[in-house]
Amino acid sequence: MNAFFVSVELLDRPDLVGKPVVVGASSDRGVVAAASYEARRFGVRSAMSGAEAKRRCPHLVALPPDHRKYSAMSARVRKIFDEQTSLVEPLALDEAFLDVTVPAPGLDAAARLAQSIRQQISSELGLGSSVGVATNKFIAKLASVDAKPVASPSGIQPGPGVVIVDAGTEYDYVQRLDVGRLWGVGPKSRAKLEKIGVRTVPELSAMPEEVLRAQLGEALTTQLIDLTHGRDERPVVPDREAKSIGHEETFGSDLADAEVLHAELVRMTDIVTSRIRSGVGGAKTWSIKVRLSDFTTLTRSHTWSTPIASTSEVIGVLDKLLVSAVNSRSVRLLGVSASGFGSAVQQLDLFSTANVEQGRRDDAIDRVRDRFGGGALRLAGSLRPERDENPSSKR
DNA sequence: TCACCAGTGGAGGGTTCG
DNA sequence: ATCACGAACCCTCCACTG
Repeated sequence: MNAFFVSVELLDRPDLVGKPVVVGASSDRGVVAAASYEARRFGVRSAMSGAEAKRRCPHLVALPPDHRKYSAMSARVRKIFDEQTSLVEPLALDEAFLDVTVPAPGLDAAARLAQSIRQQISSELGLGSSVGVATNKFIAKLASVDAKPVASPSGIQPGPGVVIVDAGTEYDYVQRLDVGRLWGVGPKSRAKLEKIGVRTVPELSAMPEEVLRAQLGEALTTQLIDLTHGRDERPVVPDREAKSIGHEETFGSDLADAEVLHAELVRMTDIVTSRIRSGVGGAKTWSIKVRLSDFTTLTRSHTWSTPIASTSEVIGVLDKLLVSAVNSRSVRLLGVSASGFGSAVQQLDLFSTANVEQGRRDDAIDRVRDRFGGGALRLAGSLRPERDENPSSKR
């Protein structure tokens, strides 16, 4: 999808069509989640800080994100895909791989199908989209980028909408690129490659394998060697199960008070344990993530022998990890995440009924929230001391 | 008992992607 | 000077097991 979040917002705000608009970056410390092509003409890009975006485009309109709205629209797009094939692998809310070998054998048939899907998304949902058609996921992804419109200071080029990379031409298609376009090469790896004189794919191909392994490690090197040949054997996998679930927030201002920090930990843990209980059941490994004022990022984790999801049980351990990790410094961001899923076994401890009691309490909380909504009930421990609500910022 | 080895899994840090 | 959020995956170190 092209400029997905913004495009969805513009359906409700036709007055903003043709104007430089971003979703996100509305608060002080926020960044751009999506930018309209008009905004991109000014050099505004996603992940750019709000301050920088405003500097580049002073009359920029910043809309607050509404994730629920984008999820709902994403589901409607998904439905259009599902009418064509069961082999749909979402990559994000606004992107997916479709294996259309069966309904549309051959790239020509696939391209015709791509065109008709774009047409359907445009007429039924009013959204612009771009498709790459190729014999593997990596090349298709590259082609989909080349299919998109391009914004430059002088104007907006429409873009072809569908780009086909014919079978047998994958190698040539990749060899003309800079290494940064390869999947897995971000700013860090690009800098490492630059240091050994590698900026383009042909330069990467010419480099001895051992040199690459020393710089980039085993896994990435193997992957890059495949990609530079245009090879990608990864299948399209529908319905991939999540391997971790988490929640993190950057505070409106850094938190120095231990009690306030504790309250935030309780609130966030509660969000994650609730999601875990209503979904996968339980998780063995629970982690906290802390970003200090100076941007130092720390993670601490604990693994239980069996999956758990009891809020109080999780907090008991995470709070100790948090206190020792933070060591009275001031905190910019806090996160809680869980992995190692499995159904939580109700603890039957003969010497204490505390765990059973806690299980009942979590159940009761979940039921109240099911009936009256997630905001119906908050844990007392998540109330901040003294001032209660909103010392930080938003929410 | 010691040295070494391979495999496994936890912990912590880091990178990438959209 | 400025850097969100959620998730996947990788690397390295270390302890334990056999």
